[in-house]
Amino acid sequence: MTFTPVKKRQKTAASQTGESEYNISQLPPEALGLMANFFKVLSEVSRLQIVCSLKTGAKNVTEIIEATGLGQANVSKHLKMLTQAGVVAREQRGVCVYYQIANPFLFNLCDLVCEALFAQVEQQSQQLQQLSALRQNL
Amino acid sequence: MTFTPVKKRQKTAASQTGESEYNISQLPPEALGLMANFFKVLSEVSRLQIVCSLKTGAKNVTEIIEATGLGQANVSKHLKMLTQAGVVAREQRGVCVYYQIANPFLFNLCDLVCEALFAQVEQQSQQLQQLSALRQNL
DNA sequence: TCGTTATATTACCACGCAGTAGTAGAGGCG
DNA sequence: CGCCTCTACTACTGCGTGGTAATATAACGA
Repeated sequence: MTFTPVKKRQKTAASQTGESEYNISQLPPEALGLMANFFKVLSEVSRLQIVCSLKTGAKNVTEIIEATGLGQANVSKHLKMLTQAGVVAREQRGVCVYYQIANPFLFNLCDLVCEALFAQVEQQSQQLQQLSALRQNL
Repeated sequence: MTFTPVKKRQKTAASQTGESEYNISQLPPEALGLMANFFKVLSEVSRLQIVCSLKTGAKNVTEIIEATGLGQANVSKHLKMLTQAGVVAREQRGVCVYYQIANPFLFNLCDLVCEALFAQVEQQSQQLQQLSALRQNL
């Protein structure tokens, strides 16, 4: 749930080799597997919907179902996956189970991706406009 | 194909203000689809291997095959997907086709995820240690 | 022109997984 | 105690896709 500060950079075997301790270009396959798994969890619209619905704070399953419009069994399955991946945290209160984003860093990450994708789409549409402009001049 | 700008909040420089112009919690489903697709592209170890092999600069397909140890058809398919997603850029030079990362921002993103995941794993292992310590005292 | 190398594409199988209906279990409440 | 709500789990189906062999295409050299 509570993540240790991101920068941390304490002495691990990796940091002794010098340079940035996470050099993607020479990362062991297991580490790539972890990364791939993390991205996979975020690679489904339904799960992103769930994550987004939790941006305003913790919600129980019923509230998530209402917010997303997904089926109950489906939400439960996705929540299990999100929990196992450490993306959301689970907390039982009486009959209800509340979920919340485990690490707010996730929202920064999504914002970053969003901006990059928006810039990309914008650039593509500009290129399309230029293309159609050229076509006009034929 | 042409996407009308999602929020069209004009100020592309809004990223400078720090507060993100894209509020994930109320993003249209199409935008979530774009995000999901972006993450999906990065959710396979093979594709991450390819991306990593390109960290040191552009490579042609043969070099990528050598660097990753993947099959030729497989690499070609993944490269097509990466290209369509705008993650890598394609450039033909004679017989060879060179690929490179389209947006270096990707590496920052991967580094961020890497550090977060590392912190998470570290914390989990600590909890495991505490747990086994408790068990000893039984 | 023929042959060779480099890349892309197709067809195919196998597996994972999203969605769903039905069921199970766990707490509250009367 | 029985009933109800909330959540999790279990098949099950269909679709998407990763890996691979075989084939196609393209560019260069002899």
